[in-house]
Amino acid sequence: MAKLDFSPIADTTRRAEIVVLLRRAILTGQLEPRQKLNELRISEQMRVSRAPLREAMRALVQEGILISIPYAGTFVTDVTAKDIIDAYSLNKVLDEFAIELAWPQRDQRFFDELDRRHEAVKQATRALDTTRQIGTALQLHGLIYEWADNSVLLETWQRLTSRLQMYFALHQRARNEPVPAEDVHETYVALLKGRDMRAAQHHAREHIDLDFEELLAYARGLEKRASKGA
Amino acid sequence: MAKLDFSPIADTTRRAEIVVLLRRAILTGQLEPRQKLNELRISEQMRVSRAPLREAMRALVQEGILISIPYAGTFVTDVTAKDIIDAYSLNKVLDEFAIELAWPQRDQRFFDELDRRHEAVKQATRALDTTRQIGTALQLHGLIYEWADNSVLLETWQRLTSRLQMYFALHQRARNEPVPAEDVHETYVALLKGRDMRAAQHHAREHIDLDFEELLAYARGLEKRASKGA
DNA sequence: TCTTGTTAGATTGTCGACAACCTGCTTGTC
DNA sequence: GACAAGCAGGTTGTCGACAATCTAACAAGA
Repeated sequence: MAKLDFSPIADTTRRAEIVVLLRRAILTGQLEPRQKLNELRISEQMRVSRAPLREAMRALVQEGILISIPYAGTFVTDVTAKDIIDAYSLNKVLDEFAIELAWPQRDQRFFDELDRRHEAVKQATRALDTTRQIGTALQLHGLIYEWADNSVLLETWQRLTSRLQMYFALHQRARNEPVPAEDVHETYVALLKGRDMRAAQHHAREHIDLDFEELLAYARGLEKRASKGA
Repeated sequence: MAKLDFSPIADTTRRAEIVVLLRRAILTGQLEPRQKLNELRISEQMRVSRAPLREAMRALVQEGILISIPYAGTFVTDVTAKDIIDAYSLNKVLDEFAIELAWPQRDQRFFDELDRRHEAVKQATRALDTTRQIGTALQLHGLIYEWADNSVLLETWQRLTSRLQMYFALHQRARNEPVPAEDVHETYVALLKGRDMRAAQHHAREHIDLDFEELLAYARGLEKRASKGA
């Protein structure tokens, strides 16, 4: 609001930094689903004691990307085909709602930010940096949620995003080639700048459906592999 | 699914029990919004060390009912009028989606459970136990989410529920009289048993709108009081 | 009187050690 | 050889103590 507003001082607790490190490791696929997190080993690698590490893990458990089984350990949340279906179907509903809320709030800053994030996606795509491509694409997509001015909705979407990012990362690692999704974003951005809200909502649905089929096929592969392996 | 399935063994960690105790204290309004949680005092009262208490608090922070400021403390999340508006508007959207998903899944067990939970609400209402009335009403409402067979949606709703329960508890404490909401539930249950999905979805919206006005008025009172107090 | 520097107290963040618990292997018995 | 009991190793859960930080009160100076 003010002309000059300082950003909050960075959280200088070890706990907060550990959360960031762990989340990144999980979302980029460095830590794979079902993998166990050994507290002692991780705390030694990070040069911290187990207390802040455990607190960080408890937060990530609640965030849905780790699951904890008492006296057995904490594991990276497993990704099932059903999870992907569930997450995507909910995402569709939320998208429609977010666009509806954000639509009247659009202003110059919105359009500028839209272009900026779109550019970031294109840049990551050109650089063939798939991890960054995923992150930037999700950030582009998240703009409507930030503009919807509904804190609970935003929070909900951010939770969903974590999972989607996990799924995408796995997907990417499996195929090991960049997604040529630039055209789709082009249309998406254009529609968000336009005057037809219904069209934007409709496109958001279709756009999601596009990658969805691929992702789902991969997920089914995961399912099969898991039932064979276990 | 199976004819006989054992419920999981209770989590015998102190941490899990602390989470339950704290959550209940917050959702029933024993701990008021903005109130600070003194770790040392609480851990002494519960006869546990600070470690499991802190881990429990970290989970509740992620659950959205506590907020943590490094080196300052952990506080009960504040309730603003905007929060209530946001939560309710999202709840409407989710309700519509949940009914759509749950509709074809309805079976005898669904109807039985529906009656059982409805009965629980009526009983709490007769007993003038407002706290229990809130809890049972939310559980009745949650049935469609449990039957929707979408884990992410269910999880999302449970997060929302925590907040709604907080709001309701505050509301109740302020007016200090039971809600005569039985009639509304009667219609709701009947529609969920019927054949017209659209009607059920529509009623869910209206039903929510009913209490909403009251709650919002109270929230505005809170706002005013806060700006004066601070 | 207002501002600035200092200090004491209380609270949160972190650490290292111990207790509780699970898992897999070994041992002994049938 | 099969099976149960018990032991050993490793991991998680919990504890008490120490370090880092914040708050508020107080003192000194302009």
